[in-house]
Amino acid sequence: MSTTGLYQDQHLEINLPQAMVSVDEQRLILTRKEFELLAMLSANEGEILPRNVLLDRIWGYSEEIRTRTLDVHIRRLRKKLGLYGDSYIQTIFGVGYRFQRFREPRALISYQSPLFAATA
Amino acid sequence: MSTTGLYQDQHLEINLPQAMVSVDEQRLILTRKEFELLAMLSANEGEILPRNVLLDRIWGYSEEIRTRTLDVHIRRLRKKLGLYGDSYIQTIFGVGYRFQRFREPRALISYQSPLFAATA
DNA sequence: ACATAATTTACAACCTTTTTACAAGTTGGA
DNA sequence: TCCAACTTGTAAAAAGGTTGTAAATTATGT
Repeated sequence: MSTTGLYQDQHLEINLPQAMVSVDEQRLILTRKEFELLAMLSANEGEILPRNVLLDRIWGYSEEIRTRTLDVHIRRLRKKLGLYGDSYIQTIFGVGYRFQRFREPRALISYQSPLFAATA
Repeated sequence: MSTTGLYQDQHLEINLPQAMVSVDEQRLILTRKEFELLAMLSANEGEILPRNVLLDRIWGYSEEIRTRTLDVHIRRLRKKLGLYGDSYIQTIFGVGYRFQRFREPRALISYQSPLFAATA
């Protein structure tokens, strides 16, 4: 996300100042928390945001508080992002989450080793 | 809305200097408060106007005042805007309202997976 | 395999908006 | 002035949306 508060790629468009998000030209209705979460993640595109940082900044929770609230909100956000939810919001196990720019899925290349080629 | 105080799209026309509003070529009779509300919203097309801002600017109410007056006026305005009322004036839950340019409703695309096509 | 972490579902509490109805206030004309 | 029509604000009920948590399930790393 740039300093203008805009993010755009092939599928997703985020306009922070106008609080508008769309996926494939389709407007998304996000709740405040969902929006804040996406805003914070996307504003730090590519960076890992630790759970405690997110819980602190968005919820004002201190480290001690044990909750699954963040996870549930991540889930709701991913769901609203539809097909691409999982690819935009990546889980860093044991650490937190990271927003990632859309990457065209790679075509899988089947490589058949000649050494193991079926002998018909 | 431009600096000329004019707004126009496929269905709605707002002329602030002349205090004229029409929907589908049909003149609309708005009360003063309704007009002020529409004027303020449309002048800030695309921007979220928080409740407290609207209540302050249009009613001179301070933050402390708890009232449903704004909501009721929004309702009356939407109603007069007819079919498009809801699409022009968007509710931002817990925040305020936003005027949005008319958007052609998306045609839904029915996609029948070949995998599940009925076999006649 | 184990312990730990994340995902997912469902639900209840809470809060906000919508809607209806009414009464008070205002305006303009007879 | 008085009336009728219109405007406006408020109350209250209904409807709707948001959020956090619990609990079961699934995934991950060692």
